[in-house]
Amino acid sequence: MIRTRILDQLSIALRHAAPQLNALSVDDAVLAGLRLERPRNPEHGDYAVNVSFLARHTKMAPPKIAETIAAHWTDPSLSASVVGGYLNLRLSETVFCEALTALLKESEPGKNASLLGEVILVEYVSANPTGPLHIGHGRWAALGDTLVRILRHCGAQVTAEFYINDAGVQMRNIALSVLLRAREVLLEREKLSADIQRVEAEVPYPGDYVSDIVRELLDDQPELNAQILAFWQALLQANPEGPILWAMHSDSVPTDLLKSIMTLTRDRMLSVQRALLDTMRVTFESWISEKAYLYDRDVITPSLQRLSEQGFTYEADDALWFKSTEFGDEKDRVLRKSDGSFTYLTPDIAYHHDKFNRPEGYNLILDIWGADHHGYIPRMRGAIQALGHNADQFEVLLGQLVNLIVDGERTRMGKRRKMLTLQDVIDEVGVDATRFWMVSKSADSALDFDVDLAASSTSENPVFYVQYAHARCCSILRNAVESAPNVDTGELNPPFVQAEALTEFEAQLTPEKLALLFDSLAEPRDRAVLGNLLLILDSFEDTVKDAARLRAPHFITQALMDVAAQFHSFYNVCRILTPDPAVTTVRLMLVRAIQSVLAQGLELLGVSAPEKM
RNA sequence: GCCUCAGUAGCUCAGUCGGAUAGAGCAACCGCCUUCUAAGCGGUAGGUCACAGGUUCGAAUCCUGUCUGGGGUACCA
Repeated sequence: MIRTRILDQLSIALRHAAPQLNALSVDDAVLAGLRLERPRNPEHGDYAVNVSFLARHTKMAPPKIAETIAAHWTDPSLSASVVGGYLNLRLSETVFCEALTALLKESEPGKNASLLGEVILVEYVSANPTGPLHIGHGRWAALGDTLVRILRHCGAQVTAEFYINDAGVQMRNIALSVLLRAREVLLEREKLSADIQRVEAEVPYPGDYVSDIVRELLDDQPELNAQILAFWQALLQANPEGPILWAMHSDSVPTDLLKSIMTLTRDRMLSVQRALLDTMRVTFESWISEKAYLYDRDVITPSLQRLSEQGFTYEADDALWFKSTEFGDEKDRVLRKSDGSFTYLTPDIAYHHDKFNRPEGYNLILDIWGADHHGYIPRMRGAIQALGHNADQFEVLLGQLVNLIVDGERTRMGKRRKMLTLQDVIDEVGVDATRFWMVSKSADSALDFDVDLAASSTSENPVFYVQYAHARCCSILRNAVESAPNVDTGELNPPFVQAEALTEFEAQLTPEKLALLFDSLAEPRDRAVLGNLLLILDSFEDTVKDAARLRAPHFITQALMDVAAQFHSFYNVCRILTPDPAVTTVRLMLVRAIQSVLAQGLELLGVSAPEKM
């Protein structure tokens, strides 16, 4: 990488110059402070170092410092010139060719070892199996899966995990909703009389999809069908007169019936969610059920006991509390409600306790949450500390929420009656555009997802811009080695280059052989475009590292847009396939490198890289 | 009230550790297909980086305060 090479040279020059810089001690802090940047103005060179910050250490004027360092510059391939407090560097064409050579030898561009040895557990989406995934889940899915891919590209060993929230009040609510909605379906099927209208109810989950679940359950489960029918008939017969207030009776639903509905609903919704995630190319190695993994194995109580033994719990108002205020939370939190059941927090504490104790020995527990769970962080972090774990190994990536724009109007995501689900959006917009769009903005920004815009004018979507660049590369690489019929005569033209010759050239590639790439361009402006293109390709590895370090997948989309733009630009000023096979060959090397970076970047985003469009 | 995210071109958003003249896409306007994919390229126009102080050689970036908008502030999850 060019950047590394420059930094090495800079470090050497700095050490040599140190005596004339008031005996500056060239330590890590000084080297870390030296930032290599791309100048905005191309006249300032390819890279620049701002040495102004050394003024404090050396008590010298910045231009003087720059000049002193420049005087000790030894690498002629990185020619240095001084403008004010800047050390401007212009790279020789050889350096560019070396970078391209290195890139072409890379089977997976950007792959690096910056996170080698890291063992990371990433948990995301983790929806309740009480309904279809909504647009917000789509953001976490795209964000999480992309981040996982990026972390792996940096050498980390990553496990992606989905926590199935299949215990607790919400499951009971969805089951009750199914039962309630079932009476309408039964009415349609004329097994129940119109008496049903006497039932007055607030439905916890009013979404239309509940009726769909009901129909499927009733169709597939004749036994359950009979049980539900019997339940409703009994209830209506027991109350021959007047309206039935559902709230008074929901507690008397037979436990077995409710459990069967709950289980079947859970399985149904989970499989729907999994199918969609699969469509989105979002993969989890691990699916953890709150009910099966935590409740049924009875691991909640032990972690609760451990908290108590450490003295971080107390009883008050018939409930058990966690002293989360001792860890900076604004108030203490209930662990066990006065009715004896746990709050959501309690199994979640056990879950995170378990994450820390797994044999994999994760040194980073990374959760991706929606911003609506923000206030939950201090108590979770507190619990982790209270259990004796290192809270620094626990990190929450918060994503701001998604606004769905339909007909130009902002719709809050959620379980509305006429809700647009993630599946609807995917059907309209497609996986590629959805994933690209979802990660192309910083997670810190609330995201407006305009469905009409994304669906109607797909060509405006940046993902196609990048994919088009990739397809264009592929097309050129195809055409280069194929015989094409002459437009006028219909006779077959020979290919621009022989496929074997091309393979041979690439296998024996050296920077010197690429010199023709620059030499064949007459216009300085075209050379500048080429140089810029090579610099962006070369810095792709840094982009991947930064994206991993800052958990910022949108760096990747940004970089791909950049590569695509520079390539399109180059394509318009410089023909790749020429009558001269030698020139064609070196230009094809460039195209191959671009194609390889674009393909790799799209792979990291989980977006397809079409060879034709 | 408190916590938190945001406020940058008409719109949607980048801007990494504080650096040179503020960056894209879309929308607008003017050009470019006889040639490898025009889902493309070149150009023009568009800015009080919400506001006010502060820190310093230097602030869209850091600090304080104010305003506006999103989210949170449960014995829901």
